[in-house]
Amino acid sequence: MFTYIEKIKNAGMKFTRPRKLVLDVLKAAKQPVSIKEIHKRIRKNADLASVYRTIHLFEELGIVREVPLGEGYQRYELIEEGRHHHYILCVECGKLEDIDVCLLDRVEKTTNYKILAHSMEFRGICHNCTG
Amino acid sequence: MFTYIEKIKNAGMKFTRPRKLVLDVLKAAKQPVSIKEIHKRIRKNADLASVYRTIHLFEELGIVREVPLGEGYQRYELIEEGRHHHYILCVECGKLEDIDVCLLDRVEKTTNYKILAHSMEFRGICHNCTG
DNA sequence: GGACATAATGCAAATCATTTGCAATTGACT
DNA sequence: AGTCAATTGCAAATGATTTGCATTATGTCC
Repeated sequence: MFTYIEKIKNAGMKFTRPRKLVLDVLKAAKQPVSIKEIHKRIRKNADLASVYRTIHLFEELGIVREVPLGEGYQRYELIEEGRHHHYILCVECGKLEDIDVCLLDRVEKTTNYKILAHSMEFRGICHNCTG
Repeated sequence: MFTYIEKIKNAGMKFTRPRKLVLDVLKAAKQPVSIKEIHKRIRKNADLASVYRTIHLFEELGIVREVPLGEGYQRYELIEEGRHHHYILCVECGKLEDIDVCLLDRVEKTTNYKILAHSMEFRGICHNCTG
């Protein structure tokens, strides 16, 4: 398999400073991050527009996936080899937990689609906040 | 159970012309519709801002749910008694199909969250468009 | 290592979805 | 029909995202 950098170069694109910075933030992030988050962490070293452009490129190259948590903006996470996440967000305290469920294979088989992306995210109130 | 109109009135809210129009569009829709779609269908009879306000009210009252299809805006559909949908969208031809899978119960049990909303939508390329 | 060609950047302005303030209107109730 | 608060329409504000374009920087070739 290819490294993230190889994916970029194989596509005939340059591995530029903003792209490296965004990739570093994504690698360091423990959770899906928003564009604003990413930009905040690299402040004056890359323009907001470049963060958007970079994330879109990364999506096309299969480096990153969208995580729609219904917050009014998107979050993104690196796609790891043979592994991906789904989340449950507590709307009270903002806690984000990983849940270990996925129906991707089943849906791909039954629908006969070539599936490019999927979302399976949950919003609710966690045990602490319900109490 | 309550009708949609009862839900509105029980909440102490008025069943106004714009609210009736939006409800009618949702009832007539065979698929989740965007705010823009809804507004287009009721043109001069209700303002765009009212459509937004109505949809938000309907969400709070449990009349409508968000369907995030990764199109850059939201779509909405009526919540039917004891039944809900998940979709797969073909990004080539725009076809939207209902898929019969859901993990809601399982996730609610294993996470111990009170789940308020969830998404489980797929994007891909359908058999026709794959060639 | 330097020069070249072109992809990519930064910046500012544009666009698109959504929200909000407020005066005018309209349902619900008597 | 009359009252009154809730709701609307309109226009302006906001926030996220995109775009045009002159400038800059990367990868390549020598």
